[in-house]
Amino acid sequence: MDTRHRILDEALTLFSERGYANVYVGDIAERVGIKAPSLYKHYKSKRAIFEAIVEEMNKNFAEQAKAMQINGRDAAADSAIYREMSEEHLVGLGRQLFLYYLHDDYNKRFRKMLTIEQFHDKDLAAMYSKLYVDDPLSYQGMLLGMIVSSGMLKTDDVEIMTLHFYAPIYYLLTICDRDPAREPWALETLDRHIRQFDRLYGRER
Amino acid sequence: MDTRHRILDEALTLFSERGYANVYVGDIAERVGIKAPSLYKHYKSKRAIFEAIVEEMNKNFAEQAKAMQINGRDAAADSAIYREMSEEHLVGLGRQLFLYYLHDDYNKRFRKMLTIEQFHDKDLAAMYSKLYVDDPLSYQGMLLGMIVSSGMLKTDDVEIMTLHFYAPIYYLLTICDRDPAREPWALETLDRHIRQFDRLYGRER
DNA sequence: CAGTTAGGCTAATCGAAATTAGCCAGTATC
DNA sequence: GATACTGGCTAATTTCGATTAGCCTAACTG
Repeated sequence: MDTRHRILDEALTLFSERGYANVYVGDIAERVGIKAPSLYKHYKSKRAIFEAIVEEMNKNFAEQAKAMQINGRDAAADSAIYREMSEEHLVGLGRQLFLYYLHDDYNKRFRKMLTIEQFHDKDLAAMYSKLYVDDPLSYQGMLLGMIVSSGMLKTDDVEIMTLHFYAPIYYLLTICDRDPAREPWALETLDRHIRQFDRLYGRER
Repeated sequence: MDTRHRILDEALTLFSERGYANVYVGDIAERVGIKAPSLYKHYKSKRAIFEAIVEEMNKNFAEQAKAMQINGRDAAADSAIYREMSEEHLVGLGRQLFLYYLHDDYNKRFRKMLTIEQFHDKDLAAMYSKLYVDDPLSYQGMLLGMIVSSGMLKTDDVEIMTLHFYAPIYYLLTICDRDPAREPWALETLDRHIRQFDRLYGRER
C-alpha cells in the first residue's frame, strides 16, 4: 500500500476510535511512520484526508451495492434457492449479514466514525442512514419478499416483517461495536432471534 | 435556574449537537449570556463541566430507575392491568415508551451526546449500554413477562420476544435522533410493528 | 549527466482556544 | 460602616495543534 493509502487507512482507524476533532495530524503521521508536515505532500489539509476517506468509502459502497443487486437478480432468477430455504438457511443468511457488517474492517471502522460524526453534518447523517439503516433494510426486504413469494414465510406486511428481521440484527451490531466482548453472546442471541423469527412467520404457525 | 445549572444545560445542548471537542467554552458562555472566563467562577475547567453533566444525569437516572421499579411492582400487584391487555393497550405502551425516550429533553440530548462520545471512553460506553440498551430491555422484559404469565401473549423465550419488541423501537429511535423529519413515519411504523408483534405472539396464532 | 520530481525532514509561523490575573460592583455579614 | 464573598468583566498568558517554508536525497527522465 502506498503512503497515500496508508494515510487514509491509519486516519480512518484513529477517527473511528476518537472522532475527527480528537485526532491530530501528528498522530496520523506517527502511525504511518512519517512526520506531520510530510502528510501535506499527500493531502492539502486534515479536512482533505477526512473527505478522501468519505469519498473512497462512497465509491466502495457503490460498487458493493451494484454487486448485491446482481446477486439479488441472480437469486430471483434462481428462485429454487428460496423454495428450499430452511430455518438453517435463514440462520445462515442472517449470520452472514451480521458477520459481514461486524467484521469487514473498512465497514466497521467507517461505521464507528460515522456514528461519532453523524451529528455534525447533514451529509454524514444521510450517509449513515443510507448505509446502515435504509439500504440493508431494502436489500433484506427484497430477499424476504422472495421467500414470502415462495411460500416459506407468510405475512401481510413484508415491510414490518423485514423490520422484525433486521432491527434485532442492527441492535446487536451496535452493541458489539461498543463492546466487542459481547460478541459471543450477540451471535448466540442472533441465532435464537432468527429461529424464533422463522417460527413466528413460518409455516408451522 | 441559577447560572451553575444554566451552564450545564447549555453545555449539554451544545455537546449533543457537536460533541465535546467541537464546543468551545466561549460558545457555552455566550449561550448562558456571560463571558468565557466567568465560567471558571463556577467550574474548574471545561472537563469539569462535562463531568458534572454526566454525574447529574447519573443521579437522575438512578432516581428514575427506582421509580420504574416501584411502578413495576405496582403493576405486578395489580396484574388485572395485564389480564386485560388488548392490542390497543400494547400499542399505547410501546408508543409511550418511544415518545418518552424520543422527547424527554434531557434524555434526548444526553443520548445524542453519549452517542458521539461513547467510543472515547469505556465508562461512557458502559453508560450508553446500560441506559439505552440493557435497562430498557430488562424493564420491557419484566412487563412482557407479566403479560405472558397472564396468557395474553405466548412464547417459549421471553428474552427473544423482548428483543423483538424493543429492537425495532430502538432502531426507530436512532433514526429519529438522526433525522427528526422522519418522526411521523417512525410513529406510524411503530404502530404497525406493535400490531404485528401482537398478532405474532398473541392468542390468534 | 543535468534537471526535475517525489517525498521526507527540521524549524518556523499562525491562530485558536483554554485558562489565569487582576479589577470591580453589588450584596450579604458582622 | 467595614469586611468579605459572589459572580461578572477585560486583558493577558499559555499551550497546542495545523500549516508553511525551505532544505535535502533518491530516483526517474531526457
